[in-house]
Amino acid sequence: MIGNGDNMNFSYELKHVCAQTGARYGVLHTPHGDVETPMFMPVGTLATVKYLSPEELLGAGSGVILSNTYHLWLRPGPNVIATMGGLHRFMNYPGPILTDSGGFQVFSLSEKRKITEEGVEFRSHLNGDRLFLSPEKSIELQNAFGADIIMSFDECPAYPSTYEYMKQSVERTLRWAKRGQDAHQNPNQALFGIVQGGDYEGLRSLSAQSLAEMDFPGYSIGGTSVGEDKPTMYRMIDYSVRYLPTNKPRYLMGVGSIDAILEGVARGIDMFDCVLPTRIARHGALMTSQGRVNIRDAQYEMDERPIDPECDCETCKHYSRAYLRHLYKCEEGFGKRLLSLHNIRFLIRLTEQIRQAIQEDRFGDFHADLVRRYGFDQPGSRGF
RNA sequence: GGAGGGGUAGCGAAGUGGCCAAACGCAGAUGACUGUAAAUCAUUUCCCAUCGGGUUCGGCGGUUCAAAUCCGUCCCCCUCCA
Repeated sequence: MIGNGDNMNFSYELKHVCAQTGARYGVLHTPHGDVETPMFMPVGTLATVKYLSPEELLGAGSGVILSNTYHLWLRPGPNVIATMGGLHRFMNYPGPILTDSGGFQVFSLSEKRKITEEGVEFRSHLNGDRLFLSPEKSIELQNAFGADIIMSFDECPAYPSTYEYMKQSVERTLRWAKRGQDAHQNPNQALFGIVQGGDYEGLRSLSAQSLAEMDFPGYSIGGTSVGEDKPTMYRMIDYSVRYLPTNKPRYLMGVGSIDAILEGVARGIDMFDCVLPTRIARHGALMTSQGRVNIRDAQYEMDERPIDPECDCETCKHYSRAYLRHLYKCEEGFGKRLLSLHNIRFLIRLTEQIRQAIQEDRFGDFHADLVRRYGFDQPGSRGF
């Protein structure tokens, strides 16, 4: 069996734990290079981070980027990607790539689905085709795509779910993880197990401990950012992390708001991914050191300042809010590109600062400063 | 000069006696977006205001319990004929 915790082509090196907090600084060694953690991974569902070129992503300091098994399965299909030399060559991204298993799509975009022990039957969102995804099928697809890091096929249950439902779901997802592990054959791909269990500590610990016993090269925390409030999410993270081995990376799936990244890092999370920065950028919302900026707002009509005076991204170096607002209102693609680039760079730079702070044993102070700056501790704050 | 059509909120456009402060689209304003079915979604745009009230449908004058809707008249626009 290949793809277990001793995978020779992939490893995690824990370099330093912040003396103030449980935050970890580490390095992920992958077949496509080493990347430092904690890190933020931009999402490129369809083998493209919408509007951004790989060159721009790398310029913004990207390490790992994501793509999606379900979407690539439907288009262009595994044969095309495999024939074209795998995902890296196909999309011309030289760095590490991670693919999600498709589990999330099955549970997020198909209301009529049938879950059985074997897998999930559901409908294509494109044409209604009857589809069937199983742990083995997901691995087979991900093997064909060739990402450096791949995910177990899991169920991402709704929040809230009853304890009874969550229990049987968690147990089945564990069995699926084992099946995926058995099916996985590519030594250049690290298969992560995914912790589920909602906000039930007993189920989170069952999930995490069982996965840890299976010895994966990394562990994902799933089932978060599905409608629960922030304190609940943080509790879910606590319930999961405390049962995971310290010598393997922890990936908090689908989390990318500033406050949640900070809280995750404080709890020992190493990897984050999220569509948030790119999606809200396309919709005109920017993450800045001063707080959130909606570039469409009339107050920026003649504002010659950059989005964020503290930002070093190409957008902030060269373009005014007034121009970006103009592009946004005219629905110009160039505007979406510039705004996406800024938000991506903002989060990546945030993680650079986080890594620095951890290495200097001051992440607690760094975190507290940002909480104060953004008012995350103020009543009514939703974070962002 | 003759015949016909038309003037509705920032623009376009429904409505042709009461359920109309007036559909809908655009434009404007504000907010949202968390393992991407997302260039999407929500709210809002006559005036004052919390309920609620006050002024609107080219102008003026009528009919009616009630008019954007019916009548008279005036102004303006478009098409065709001379």
